[in-house]
Amino acid sequence: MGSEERGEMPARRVQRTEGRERLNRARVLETAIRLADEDGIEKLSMRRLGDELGVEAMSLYNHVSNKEDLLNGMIDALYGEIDLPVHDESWKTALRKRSVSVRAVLLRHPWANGLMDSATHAGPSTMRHHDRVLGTFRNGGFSLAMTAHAFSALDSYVYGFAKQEKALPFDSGEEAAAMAHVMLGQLPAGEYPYLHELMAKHVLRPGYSYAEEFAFGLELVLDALERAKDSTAEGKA
Amino acid sequence: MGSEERGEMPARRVQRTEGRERLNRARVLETAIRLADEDGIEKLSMRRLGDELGVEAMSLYNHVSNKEDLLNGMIDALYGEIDLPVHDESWKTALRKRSVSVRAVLLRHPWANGLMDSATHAGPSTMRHHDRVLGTFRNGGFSLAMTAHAFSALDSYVYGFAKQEKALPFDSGEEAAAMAHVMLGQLPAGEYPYLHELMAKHVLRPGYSYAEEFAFGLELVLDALERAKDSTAEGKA
DNA sequence: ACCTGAACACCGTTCAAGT
DNA sequence: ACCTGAACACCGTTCAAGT
Repeated sequence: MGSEERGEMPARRVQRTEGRERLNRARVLETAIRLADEDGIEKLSMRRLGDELGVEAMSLYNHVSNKEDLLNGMIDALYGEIDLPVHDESWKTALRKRSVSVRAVLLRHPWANGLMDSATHAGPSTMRHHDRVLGTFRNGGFSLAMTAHAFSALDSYVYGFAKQEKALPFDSGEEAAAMAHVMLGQLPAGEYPYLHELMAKHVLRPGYSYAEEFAFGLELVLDALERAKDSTAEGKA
Repeated sequence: MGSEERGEMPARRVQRTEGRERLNRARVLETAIRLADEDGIEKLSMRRLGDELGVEAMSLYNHVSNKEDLLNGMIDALYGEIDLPVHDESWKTALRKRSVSVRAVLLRHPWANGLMDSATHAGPSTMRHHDRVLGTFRNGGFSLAMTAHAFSALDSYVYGFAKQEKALPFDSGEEAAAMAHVMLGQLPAGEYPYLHELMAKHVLRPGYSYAEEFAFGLELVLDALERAKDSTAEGKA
């Protein structure tokens, strides 16, 4: 079957898929990211991705070695979206901006954070990102050991916050407030007195937004790193 | 329906499934946790879990409403494994121990962290855990607003660290060192100078262990929270 | 009340075959 | 070089049926 298709080929080749670019890895990755953003990562299958690209699922294997490779590629592409720290600012300003950018990327692509710990093979954008962060600490006067400490502490906080933020059933906005209200009603005050207090007197305040906690913790960590750096610098000087 | 069950009951009931306990939710959850620990969460299917329990997959639906409920139940069971902060110690000591316990649980069950942000419906163990952590801050002299800050910052760090730790291709031990050596060889020093430096002069040191970074960052955050608490307390007093 | 068998609508991936 | 169709070995979940 399929041999009926042969016959005379026109001298000038017809665009095989008219009006549609040929498939390539970048197009596969960006479409996969869009699908994950729109419908959630659990709905992203090779078959759905193929459909979206006007191609059979099996064609994807020409551009991606398997689904794990697809997911790793998506993560690396997201690292490309993060603003790199710039070198003509203080380490603190540069890394504050970078951290805000990381969080913005994770808000845009909520499925990504949960995938990052299984993405063992770091791609080039990921490596470049980490290299620039390390460089920012080193050029800011951090010793090598203190750079390792600082890198770990800062990124633990930043990625951890994004994770907490996602897990929270409330955030801000009206529907969230309504939901928090319902939750409060179901919460046995006797059994969980402190949760009850937090919900009743803090979370249900008019202007409440969990998102604002990010800045507090970020400043807390950056200030603490600055102090840690200075104290060891004094010790050595 | 169900009225067919009436009739004469034998005086002594026969064990229905000989030598095997009857299925119940707790047994389903603990078996699922064990399977996830042993073979990884991606291998945990309703069918495999049924097999392990000597039952068809469909029987599980009598004890769990669907797979999401199963996963939520597993997460809540893990919260039961975490040592609660004890009230007769200082907030700092109590929360240090609790944080170490959280990390230990996440090391024992590496699949759990990635699931927590999708586990929207917190179970009773989860609620109790959070309530006790909040209570520890409150009784330690933190204002309600500062408790919210502290809770967010501390747990962002703790869960974030566990996440980073899992993502890292090296940790400690001999095979890890060998792997780091290979990675270093493949790392273009010109393109990633700071990554190269960190690997060559820090990670490949004989006694290196990323795990030790946990304590540094934990102390950093706890100390910073103590300072933040005291400075607002002064402001108010 | 709890368990099962068959079925449905999906998965990721392989392989040989097509152009 | 890239794409496809058929097939394999799986999924989660439903439903009617059994005890």
